[in-house]
Amino acid sequence: MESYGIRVSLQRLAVMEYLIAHKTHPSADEIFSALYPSIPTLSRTTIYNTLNTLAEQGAIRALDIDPRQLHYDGDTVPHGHFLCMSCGMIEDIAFDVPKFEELTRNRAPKGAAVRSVQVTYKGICSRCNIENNDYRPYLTTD
Amino acid sequence: MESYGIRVSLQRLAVMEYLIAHKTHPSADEIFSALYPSIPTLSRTTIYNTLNTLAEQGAIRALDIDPRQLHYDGDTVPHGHFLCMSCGMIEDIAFDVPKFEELTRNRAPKGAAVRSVQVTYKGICSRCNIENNDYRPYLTTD
DNA sequence: CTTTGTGCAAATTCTTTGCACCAAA
DNA sequence: TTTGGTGCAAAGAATTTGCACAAAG
Repeated sequence: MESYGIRVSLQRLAVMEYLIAHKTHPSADEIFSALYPSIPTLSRTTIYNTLNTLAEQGAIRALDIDPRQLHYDGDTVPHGHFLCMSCGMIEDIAFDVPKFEELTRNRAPKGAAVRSVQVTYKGICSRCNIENNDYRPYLTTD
Repeated sequence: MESYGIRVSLQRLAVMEYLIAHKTHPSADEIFSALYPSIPTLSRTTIYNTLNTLAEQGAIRALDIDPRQLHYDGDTVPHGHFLCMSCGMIEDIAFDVPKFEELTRNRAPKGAAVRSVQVTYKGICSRCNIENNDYRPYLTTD
């Protein structure tokens, strides 16, 4: 983590490790709730600080996929995401990276410096499709 | 608008027309501020209600591109968006739709019903790149 | 008259800020 | 001994909810 020019701390390590170990694209609050039992002095502010710092340094990615809250991804290799509008689950989508680069290259406005590209699918996952004929949706809008 | 199974009202028409006339991908508040002078009884609640209703019916698109607030797009033809992290401007990105469809087809998790795909670029637009060597960023995280 | 839309006020929720205290370099 | 991290309490901002009234079918 020093390689990103920021100090290592117990809290930052825990957040980073959590994101690497859990491929669930958690929100700040989910990370807080998961870590709090083992770090009882932990505060939500530190989780927000840490996630912002790590994302600014490019160590993790912040996902704008859910209008309710940000989700975070410890995997910085380019890939897309699927959000289930019924249960809120987020799943990775693998891309053919060269094809994707070809599609996206030179697409940004002239002269713009692109820092990131996100590809987001929304819909109903197979589990919700089958089980939940009458669900209260996590999101009503796509 | 009746074709979407919802009633037409002065307020809904005004929102719909505003989104068709302005390709700036405004937020709820920007729409409210723009319409309020000509509809002095207008409330923000109605703007939110209307945007949610129109988006649920598929008449407009809600864009998850900005973690600070939702933006709305009256253009429902598939295309991507670029957000400038310095000034917050959102611009359309045209795609080669067949290529895009080929890239995205069958990419969602097995059995999932996809309702929408969003492609989002973030970076610094040409204007900010030149003018603002020392800006206070609209977003710090991509 | 029954269903649906509007708009006020209040509530909710996610996230940031100000600040004091601590810890590492 | 200065720079940077943590965490509490409070603030801020976007959006939703409860409810009463109005309007359309």
